[in-house]
Amino acid sequence: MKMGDGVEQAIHSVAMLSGLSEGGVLSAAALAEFHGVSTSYLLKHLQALSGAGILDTVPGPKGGYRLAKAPKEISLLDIVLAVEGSAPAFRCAEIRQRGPNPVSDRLFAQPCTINAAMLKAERVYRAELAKTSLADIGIELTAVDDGSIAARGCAFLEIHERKTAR
Amino acid sequence: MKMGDGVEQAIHSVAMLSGLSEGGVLSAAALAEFHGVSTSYLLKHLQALSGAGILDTVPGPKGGYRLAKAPKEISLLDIVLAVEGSAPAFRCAEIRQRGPNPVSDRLFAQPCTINAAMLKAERVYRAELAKTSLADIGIELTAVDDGSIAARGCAFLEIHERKTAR
DNA sequence: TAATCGTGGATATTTTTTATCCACGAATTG
DNA sequence: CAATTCGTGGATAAAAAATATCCACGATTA
Repeated sequence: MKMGDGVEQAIHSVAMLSGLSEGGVLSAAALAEFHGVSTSYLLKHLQALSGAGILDTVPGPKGGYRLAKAPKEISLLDIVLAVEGSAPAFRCAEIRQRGPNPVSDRLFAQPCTINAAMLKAERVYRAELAKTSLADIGIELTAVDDGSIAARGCAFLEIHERKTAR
Repeated sequence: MKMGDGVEQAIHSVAMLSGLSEGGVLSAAALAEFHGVSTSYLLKHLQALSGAGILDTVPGPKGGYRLAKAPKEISLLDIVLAVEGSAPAFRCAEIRQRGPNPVSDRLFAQPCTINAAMLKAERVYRAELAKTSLADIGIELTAVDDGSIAARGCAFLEIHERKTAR
């Protein structure tokens, strides 16, 4: 059972956006460069996030992505589901009903207790993720050239603007 | 995030073994035929289960697999970990430290809160799976030719014995 | 002693994930 | 108003896992 790398990229991207000042946006290219990952791949997840209503997009020059709602209203679960889809990790293939001696009688068509137990654990997992919001994650900080400390998103935004200003 | 199909096969196999009468065993071939899955593939998981101390093996003719301990002592988590490995689903690649502006200073080398939150959710998930034992799952029942009801394992064991008796 | 079973490693096959590319439409800047 | 910059969405290629198979070996029991 492995979670895709896209989830980590997505969460860090959203976390960085949550540290931006009012009106600030970051382009997909900037986010990808900042994290050292493939732009086209990150783009796919950013689109999933905007499709899920977590991010807003700002088209045109100076455009990019920003949060669609308050950090407090965005949970880790929201992000995970947007990127990985909402299908449960455990999929019961009802192998009870296969083979030469299946539990085929309607009388025995009661729900698979194994499936039930696995899904319950997954509900608990999701509930835990739902408890944690972006606000709980906190803003990642970084050191700037002048020795001060700033939110990573803001710091990189400046670097990026300086570059595009040339 | 998807859990391998092997998990379902493994759990059903173990559940079936828990329904056997004292001294009874089922061969890998029987378990595979019963569930309608590939023998060689199931074998891989059965070996993982015996390696993890969940199943015992009985070599020789009339040999096979049986539980290594009481159903109450075997949790779903034990089985999942034996088959899927114990690595967490979420692997933090520390992408904070990548890109042109990494959080590299020792001062900021505090643990990644995102990773912490994801791993906590996974601990909760595993704790829930650990709560459920084979005894809680119950024995799967099936209808037999003569109209009676029997544990699926026993029923198939008889079928299998009849076949090998020829 | 012959048949049966599990062991373990090597290997092929299939599926999924990851990653990339391109043509298009929309919005903004100058 | 035109050029630039951005996101959209589908198609596609490359890489990685999962799934499935095979074979030679050792152990056990009828």
